[in-house]
Amino acid sequence: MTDTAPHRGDRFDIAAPHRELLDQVLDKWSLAVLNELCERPARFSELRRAIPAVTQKSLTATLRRLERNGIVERVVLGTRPVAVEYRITALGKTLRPPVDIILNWIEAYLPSIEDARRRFDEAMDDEDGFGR
Amino acid sequence: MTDTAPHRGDRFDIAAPHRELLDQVLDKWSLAVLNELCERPARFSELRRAIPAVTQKSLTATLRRLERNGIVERVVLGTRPVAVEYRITALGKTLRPPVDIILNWIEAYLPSIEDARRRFDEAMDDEDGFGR
DNA sequence: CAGAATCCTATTAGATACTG
DNA sequence: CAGTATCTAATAGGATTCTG
Repeated sequence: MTDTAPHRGDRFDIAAPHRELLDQVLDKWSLAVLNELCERPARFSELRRAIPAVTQKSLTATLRRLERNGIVERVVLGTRPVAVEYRITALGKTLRPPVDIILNWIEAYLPSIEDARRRFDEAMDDEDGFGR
Repeated sequence: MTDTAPHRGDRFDIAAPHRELLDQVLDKWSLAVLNELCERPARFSELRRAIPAVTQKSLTATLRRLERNGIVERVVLGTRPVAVEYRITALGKTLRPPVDIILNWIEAYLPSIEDARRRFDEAMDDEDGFGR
């Protein structure tokens, strides 16, 4: 369902698999999870505590997706009170530098961008009601 | 609505503005638009032709968002049969290197990731029905 | 040409309850 | 503990129609 699933006009979009991967790896919760797992392996419940805003459902989905893409590894520890640990893989670690670079870009330019937003929003207010 | 809009459990998520910006700048169509505008300014209809899969509604929304964030600039050319040109801004250009770096990462590791997906999907087929 | 407005559907994601 | 299952609310996005 995920791969090779062009949903209509996509045959001209050569970058479609790239976009898809980008979405799967930089999606809403993946970065937070990656950030945790880059420091140390963590259990499911530890991740929930580390990322309070994520729901269990979304966390499960995020981990599955990352696991499927070979970015994280799911390790069943004991079978008694079932324990599962998530670890970043070697492949996952290669993701760190590029991600850090965008995060640094954001860090650097967020103020400029917030300025731009303010200017835009004020300009909208001025010619309010109609305009544009 | 966009900035400083914590939608419930987000008060602990210090990276929220970062995530939001990431979503606005690397979203589904933004990269395609950026890619076009980095080469040359383009008119609305040119962008539609260059990115056949985008609808007019989504393209409009994408351009507005990029404009609001100061990434692209909207220039009204003539007022007769109205002509509008979109250009990348200086701020927008700074986005190029980091984006290229992730795209290069994708280019480099997509095969490994597709392998991982295959392994994952096959493992799922094996313990089919139950398991996990 | 460059959109705005409207309608409508599909996918996402939250809340909630339950289980090996 | 580490999830699965279900239901529902919100949202994104496509198709279509209309306009300065």
